[in-house]
Amino acid sequence: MARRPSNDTGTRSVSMADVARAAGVSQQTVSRVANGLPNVNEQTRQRVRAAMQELGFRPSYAGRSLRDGRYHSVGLCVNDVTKFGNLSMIDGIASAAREHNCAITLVEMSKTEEFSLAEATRRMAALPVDGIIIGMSRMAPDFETFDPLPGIGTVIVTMYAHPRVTTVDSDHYGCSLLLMDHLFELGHEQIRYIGGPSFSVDEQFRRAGWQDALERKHIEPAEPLEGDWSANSGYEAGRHLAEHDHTMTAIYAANDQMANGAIAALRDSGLRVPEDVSVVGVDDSLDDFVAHNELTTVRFDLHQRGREVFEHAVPEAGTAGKTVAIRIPGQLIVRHTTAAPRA
Amino acid sequence: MARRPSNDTGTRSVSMADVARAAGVSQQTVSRVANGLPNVNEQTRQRVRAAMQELGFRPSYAGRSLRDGRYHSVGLCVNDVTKFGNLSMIDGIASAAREHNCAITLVEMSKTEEFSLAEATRRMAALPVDGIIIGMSRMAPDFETFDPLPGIGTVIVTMYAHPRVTTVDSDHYGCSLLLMDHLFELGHEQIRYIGGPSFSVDEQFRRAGWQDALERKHIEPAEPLEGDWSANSGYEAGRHLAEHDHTMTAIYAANDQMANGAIAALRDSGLRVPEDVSVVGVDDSLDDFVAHNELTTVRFDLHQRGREVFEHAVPEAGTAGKTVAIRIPGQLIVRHTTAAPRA
DNA sequence: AGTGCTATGATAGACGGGTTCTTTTGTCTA
DNA sequence: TAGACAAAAGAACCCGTCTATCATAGCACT
Repeated sequence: MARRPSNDTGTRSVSMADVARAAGVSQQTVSRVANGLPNVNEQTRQRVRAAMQELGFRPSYAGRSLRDGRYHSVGLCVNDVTKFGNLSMIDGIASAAREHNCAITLVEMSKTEEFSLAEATRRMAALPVDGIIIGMSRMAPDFETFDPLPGIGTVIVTMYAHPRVTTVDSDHYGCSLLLMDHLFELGHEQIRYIGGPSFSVDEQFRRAGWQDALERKHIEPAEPLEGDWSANSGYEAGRHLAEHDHTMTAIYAANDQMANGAIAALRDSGLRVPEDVSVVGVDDSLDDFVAHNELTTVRFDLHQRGREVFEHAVPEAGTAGKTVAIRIPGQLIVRHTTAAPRA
Repeated sequence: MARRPSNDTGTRSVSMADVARAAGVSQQTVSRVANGLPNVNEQTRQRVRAAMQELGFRPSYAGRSLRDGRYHSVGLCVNDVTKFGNLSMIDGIASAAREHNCAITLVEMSKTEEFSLAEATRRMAALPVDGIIIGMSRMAPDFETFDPLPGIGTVIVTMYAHPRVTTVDSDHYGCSLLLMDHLFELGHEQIRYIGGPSFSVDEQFRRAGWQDALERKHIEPAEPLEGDWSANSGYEAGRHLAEHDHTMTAIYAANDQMANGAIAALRDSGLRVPEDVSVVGVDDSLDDFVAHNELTTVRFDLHQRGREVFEHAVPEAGTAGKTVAIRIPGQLIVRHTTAAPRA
């Protein structure tokens, strides 16, 4: 079989040599025109351009990458695109990437199966990427033992620090302290916690922050409740608390959706927010979905996180890769679901 | 300056030749081992594998792509990752891509600036993609005149049909008919419309569906209201309608967020939903954010759309690219915000 | 005529993986 | 011991872009 240049569609992409032949010039000259180099006669330039147009020439990404060893794309591996945390990660990184004239190569791992860093890295490394970013929203089984591939920048988005890999995340521990301090200042002490699923890394840190804040004030934390981030799960938890805990004065829900559900549950139980119970959430994610959003919450600067992630995954020459752990603080947004407790 | 093999970090990736040298064999033998081909002595195989391990060999994406003319990635261009429509598009396509063992190369265009198909195509074509997908959430100025690049599959995600490009979308016109029929069957005739921003393609079709449905029944459509997809804008519109229109019996909001806002506004105005006014939305997007979501709406099968988009952008051999326009119907979800109007 | 400049061509090589063709090595048999 | 045959390994080359030489032709200005 004749060597039909590889591409199994049968159509081969137009190369510089093709253009050169069509324009009756050397490949060298085509290169000069393509790259806007000087020393080309205006007439010749026109002729070459016309040939390019005619044939639909576009430089081969593979050839160029092979040549200069860069892909101008950064790999991003997440388990589920639609989760708020992942989405906001993609958004932040996309905008940082755009600033660097870079694309994102997105790989979605199975939404359900377990997820090893080695596996994720292996898949990403087979793609055209100048750096690897892995969103670790749940603890990977091989986190401790994981070694990044040599020769390619790797960043894990997670709160856990790693001795050999740079990790970046919003400060999911600190946000709890911000909220708890706010509640303490108002005079609250009996602060219940509605968390996300316990396998979630974000959950683990938000919860730890809540617990530590209480213990630092020598308050015994009451049993935390576990939701699944959804408003309905927040509702269930809120309902349960309204019925069984008559000493609580505040609820800290680990995200805004659950907080929103909890508020609905409290009101359905005849409790007023914030007069009877204060409620806080995290993420500042309700605005599009809820009219007159009044929830006190913490907002993260997701674009800053995106930039940090990107720039550590694809370091500029000089920013040689020292392993660091970056935690980007959130900002307390006080609205109207928090007030001083009943006297 | 010595030609430090291009990669300006100074580290060059490990090639087959490096492995071959280390293992004391030829590069071809390394290739044979790498690709699991026969005719390699077991001992040699071991030795080569050891060398690969040692040096951290991974095959070069560029080299391989150059050779076989495929990238195993599909390009996706959107203007704003976070918008519900785009997000659900990414999600659907990501899962289709995964089934084909393919990655997504994501490019985010400016969120604000105008957006031409030619420009989007030009940028995507410079990337490692086997197909190009462009999300056109607002009409591109060059839609009519646009010619797809020859030699690469191109799909535009939009409701508009195009003579030379395959377009795929959820049926944003048909969803209106579903909802209107539902309302008609309940006995509604005075159905107000709260739309998204008028530049949005989805908005244009959802609104056209509303209008056509009314006109088909010889009902004069009352002035549509324009929101910005957010719950707050739905609230404003709902407030306005509650105060100024005492004949309406139903509101069709062009997405769930605005519907949710409108419901809040109606209730704040002393109207009951659905007893006094029925409300419907589109997207079925509230579940995570609102407890006990009761909104009657239309749900789209976004994964099916993703599959269609993907498979037309990267056609299997044989599915040669005939230009088609695919509209995927939504499904009516009747919950509890719709009822027969007051007698 | 000589100098210096611009425009272009011819040729080659680097980048890394993979295929094809050829050669070497080793084993078994007549 | 020679011949047959298969396994193992090597040599060469292609994919497309870009750069680096070097050569050559043409033109202008002294």
